[in-house]
Amino acid sequence: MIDLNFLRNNPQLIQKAALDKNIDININHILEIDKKYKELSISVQKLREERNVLTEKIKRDPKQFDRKGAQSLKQKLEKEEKALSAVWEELKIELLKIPNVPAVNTPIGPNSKFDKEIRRWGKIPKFDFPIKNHIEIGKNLDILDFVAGAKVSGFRGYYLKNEGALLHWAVLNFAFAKMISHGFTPMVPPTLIHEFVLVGSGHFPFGKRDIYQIANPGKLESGEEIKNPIYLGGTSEPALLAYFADKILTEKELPIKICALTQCYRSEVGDYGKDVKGLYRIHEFTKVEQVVICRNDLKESEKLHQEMQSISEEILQELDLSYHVVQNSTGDMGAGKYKMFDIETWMPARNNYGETHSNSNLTDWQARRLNMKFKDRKGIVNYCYTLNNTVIASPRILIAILENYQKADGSVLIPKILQKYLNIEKITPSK
RNA sequence: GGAGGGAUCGCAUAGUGGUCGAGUGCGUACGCUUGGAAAGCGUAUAUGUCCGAAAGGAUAUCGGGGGUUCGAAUCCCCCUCCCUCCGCCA
Repeated sequence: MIDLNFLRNNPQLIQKAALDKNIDININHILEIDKKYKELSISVQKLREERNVLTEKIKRDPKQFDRKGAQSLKQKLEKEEKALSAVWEELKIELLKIPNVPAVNTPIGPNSKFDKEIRRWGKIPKFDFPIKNHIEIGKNLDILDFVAGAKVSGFRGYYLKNEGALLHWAVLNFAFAKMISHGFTPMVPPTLIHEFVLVGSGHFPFGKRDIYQIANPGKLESGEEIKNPIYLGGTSEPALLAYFADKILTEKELPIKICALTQCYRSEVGDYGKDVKGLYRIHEFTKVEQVVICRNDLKESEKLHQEMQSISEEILQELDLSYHVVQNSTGDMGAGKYKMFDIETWMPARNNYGETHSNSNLTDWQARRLNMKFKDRKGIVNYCYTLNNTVIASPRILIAILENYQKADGSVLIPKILQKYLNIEKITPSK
């Protein structure tokens, strides 16, 4: 959500942001609705004032009760109030689509091809034998089963087994412990969440079809009515943020740093043809996420954004995986984002980097939707700023681990930092 | 799943049609007091919107939505959530 006054004063800026971000809004149309809304709200307020004065009079002197006059005023007010709430509903739909204005140095372009590489880390490994992709590796080592996965869960289903299952939890536990060592508060948030949570985070109304809806409005087979839909979170970020919804925090409490390790669910309906094989694009995965809530101070938020970035990079470095960092272009960054960096980790069988992390600064865009504020030292109430970043998502990161750590004999070494979690140094095919 | 009870200002509570945006206690902030602290005393302690240069004023909000009424925290209906007892259960 955007500040209404900012919208009124900077319509061109927002129209340009929408254009750059591929969001279909017409600012002039929105301003027209807004004008209507403002006029109506002033007239409603005046009518209410009239009513209150009249009510006061009746209270003081009930004998002077002008029933007819009072009733007609009431009717007039009711009519205007209805019109006002209708206009507000109309305006709200538009306001929820208004994007955040991206940082000035953001690469402008319609999609990820316009992302800008910032830096590279690590050596891209050279292999003196024909390499396998993670699907073959997983099958040979008996740690991955897509056939059974599809049978039991459908398209994009999978099983991890043996060392595959251990490696999954090892990398997640390692990442979770890392966050705690960096002072983040661990949480276990709900993954079943209400609509307002997803509207608040900005995943709605844009990405509605990417989210699984558990309870559909309408009727169950039993005939029972379902009133409020429930959704399966695609990330823990919305539930972590919504913990602070409708709160006024104190400046002392900030910045709030929290993390969670949760199962994540994504319908991927828009991506039927994409990455159809393997662990890259799946409906269900597990992720450690970091979320920071801070003051409405752009410099401070940029600093925290960098801190979050370096934690994620530290994890990849300790896993000794080669990666590069890109700054996302306007068309690739989502409506609410002010600035966004992705980390793409080297995946040998793709002979390319694959996205594994996404780090975003949303300034006050989410906080406005979630009504998340703080009181500063002067006692002034402001909206907070919010940031979020992937710490690690598995099993996607297993693609990089399995493919980068594979050996000629078909075995896969376990990254040093993870060995203590599995009590083994490598996975061998002889089973 | 069955039966009953509840949701009020950070917390606890008072409040059954106008005197209630809302009392009291705790907490918090500031001041007085003190060698310093505690206690004590005093003052303050919501948020949104609108009008206004400001001072200030208006308006809305007592879980959410709708209704009755000139007027609703208070009465009625629906929803959500919480609690107690019974049943089931990792």
